Amino acid sequence: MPELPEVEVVRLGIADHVVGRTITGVTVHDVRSLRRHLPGPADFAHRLEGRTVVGAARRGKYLWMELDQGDAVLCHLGMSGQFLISEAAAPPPRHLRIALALDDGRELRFADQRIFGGMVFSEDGAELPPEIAHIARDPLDPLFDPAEFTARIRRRQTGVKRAILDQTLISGVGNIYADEALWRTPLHYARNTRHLRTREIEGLLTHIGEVMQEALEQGGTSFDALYVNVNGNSGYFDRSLQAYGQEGEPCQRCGTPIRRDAFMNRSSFWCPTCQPRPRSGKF
DNA sequence: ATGAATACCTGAGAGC
DNA sequence: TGCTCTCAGGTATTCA
Repeated sequence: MPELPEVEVVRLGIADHVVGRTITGVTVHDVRSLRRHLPGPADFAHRLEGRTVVGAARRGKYLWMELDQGDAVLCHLGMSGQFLISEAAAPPPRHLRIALALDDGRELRFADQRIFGGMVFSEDGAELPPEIAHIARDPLDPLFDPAEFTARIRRRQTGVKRAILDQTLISGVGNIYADEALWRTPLHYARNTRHLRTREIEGLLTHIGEVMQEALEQGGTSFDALYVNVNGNSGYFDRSLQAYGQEGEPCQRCGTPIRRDAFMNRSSFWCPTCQPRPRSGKF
């Protein structure tokens, strides 16, 4: 379940191992991973071959390889995407979907069990791929504007968790870190965005940033030189989660058992004491 | 314009 | 053992 910190780890790995390399060949094992590249796999391969990767960038959960001449390869890991760096002769991983051969005898391999992720060639996308122009800046972006976020979330009339999962308001937050940040603040996931106090929004932003920074620090230092494994298991999962997945476990603040609700086709974990459910529409 | 619902996917695990 | 069902959830698209 890669969210922003996991994707940032991938970006660092690509920056280390792929930037400076030229793509010498493209093998598309499953066209579904190119769903967003409408011209098809042959066009994708043609546009990448011979191009040099000059940078690795990220916004929220999207990352892209900057190519020479200003184009880019835009990538999303979806739920299960992984990038791996391997010797070209190494046995392929399970669920290998796309392989980019590099000029150093290695391959950048994209494996994705569930195919929610994928790649697309982005023309003139090196600075910011036009395909993700609608994605908001993420909380680790120096140009992220808390005042603008506060104004925009207040204009919404929806639950606060729904809002922070909306990548056009703030990007990079997924279900797990949403629950963690809401627990820390603390706020119930259904609190109405329109009636949040400034202090509560500020607290929420602070905790989103902290959760992500901590996850990055714990997971971002552990990738192997030859194996950019980025399946989302940052290590943060096992040790530090205080809400997500903790149903029935005592809240680490007050001891009340953590509850789980079905919400937005997924689960929300929350402490009924620290994060009381709003009575109705207001609050 | 905005919020809500749905389609896209595979595999692990539960239940029978 | 083997079948069906449920669940995991980010995003684009469609609908209200």
